[in-house]
Amino acid sequence: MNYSQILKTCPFFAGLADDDMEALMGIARVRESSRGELLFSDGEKAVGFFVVLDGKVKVYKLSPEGKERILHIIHPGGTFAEAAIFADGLYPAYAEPLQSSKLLFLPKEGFLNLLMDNGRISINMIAGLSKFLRQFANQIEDLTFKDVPSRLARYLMALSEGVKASVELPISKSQLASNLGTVSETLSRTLRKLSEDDLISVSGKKVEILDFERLEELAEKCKEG
Amino acid sequence: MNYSQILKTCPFFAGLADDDMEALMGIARVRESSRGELLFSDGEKAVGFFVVLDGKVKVYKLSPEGKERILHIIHPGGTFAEAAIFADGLYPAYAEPLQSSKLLFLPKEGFLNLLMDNGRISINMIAGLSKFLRQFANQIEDLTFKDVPSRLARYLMALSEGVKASVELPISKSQLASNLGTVSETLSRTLRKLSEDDLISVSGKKVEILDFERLEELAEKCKEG
DNA sequence: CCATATTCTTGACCTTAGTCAACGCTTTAT
DNA sequence: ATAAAGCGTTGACTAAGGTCAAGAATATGG
Repeated sequence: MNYSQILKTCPFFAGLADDDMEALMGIARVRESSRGELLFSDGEKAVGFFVVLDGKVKVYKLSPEGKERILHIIHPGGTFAEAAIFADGLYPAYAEPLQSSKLLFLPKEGFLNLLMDNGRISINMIAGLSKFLRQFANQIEDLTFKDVPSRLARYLMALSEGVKASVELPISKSQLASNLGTVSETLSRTLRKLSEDDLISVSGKKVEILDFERLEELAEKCKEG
Repeated sequence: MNYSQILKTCPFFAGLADDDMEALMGIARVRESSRGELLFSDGEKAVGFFVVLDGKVKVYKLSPEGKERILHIIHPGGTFAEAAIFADGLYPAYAEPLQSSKLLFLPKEGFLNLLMDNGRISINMIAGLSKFLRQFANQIEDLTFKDVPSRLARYLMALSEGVKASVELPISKSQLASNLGTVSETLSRTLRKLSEDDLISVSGKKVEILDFERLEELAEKCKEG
């Protein structure tokens, strides 16, 4: 069972020397978790963070009424809750797998010690957090500047990497809605509108991009633009 | 010229040993900049990051129509663009002082070298980024879960630190509006509404908090809650 | 101290998108 | 097979808040 292979593909551990990797694996624990099993709760004391080896995990907040807002969906190679072990020492949200997943757990204690004398790991961590920060800034920008069709268009463009004409939604439509900061009804209507305008065609989770040009345009466009 | 004093108050560099601080100051350059002078632009190559020693700097994005969205206002002790030197190496937004400001510039090269062999500095930086991340996550939460009155209430509560009955807005109302993710007209109306409800009383930049209880309540409240 | 520019306020209007409710479709369990 | 549960779609309604336009207040500079 050589997880190092998987880890090498993960930006968090990229560029680490073999012995650093050894040290990391020394403190890590593998954990299997199944769909819907709560990994941690908002406000809980943070005892470590996770790397997704296999599966998918959603990180979300709950409004007092119990409505959920997905902050992030983590795919294999991604990390989550790494910020929690520094900030105030509490998990900032809820986390649960969307399907049976294999996770790597890195305990806070050991990891901090490792950081102290390994600049490479530190810098990688800093880089990872920076990217995150960037992404959040974009999300905030989106929420204030762009309307739902733009956000959806942007999402689809990202998913297609600007080339693939046919993409498969990696998550359910209600989850996507939550991720885009809207609700499933609005997403449904928006998908239909884009279809009627011949920008895309939808069938189940499969989305065909018919007009890159105009979809790109829509993604860039701002409210009242 | 002992800027270390100011830096010690800044979360980013808090808890550094004196010699670490020396090392940092060794690579830093002081820079004075006046109101409206562009420090860097969205998409420009990042050559380093900044600490505000004195004054105020706004970090903002422009929509294609030229409308500005303030992502952050940095006060003395705060840092900005630190994420840029890791992520893609490009500045992610525009930055310009709101008034004549004294800045500390930390060049990318030297700073990264420093991080490489000083775990203490690294960990502090990581903690700083984590806090930021937390704050952004909260902002996203706010934008999706809370309406304008709640966001304003929350802002005022934070400003008053839960005790001071009278606070002075540190920025103009249009800037505050942008910061809260709305426009000046709506902010104006909201301030008036809260005044009419005897929650606060406003006169210029001075805001009197009349009813902590209900303001707190409003801050916690969610859309349709 | 007046003139010009900014910022703030207010009113009227309109669009976006969220809520509620109902129903069809698919999947899983008994 | 049928019930039950979950997801997706659609329609009708509503409200929050953005836009436009105009005027008041405040600040800035010659």
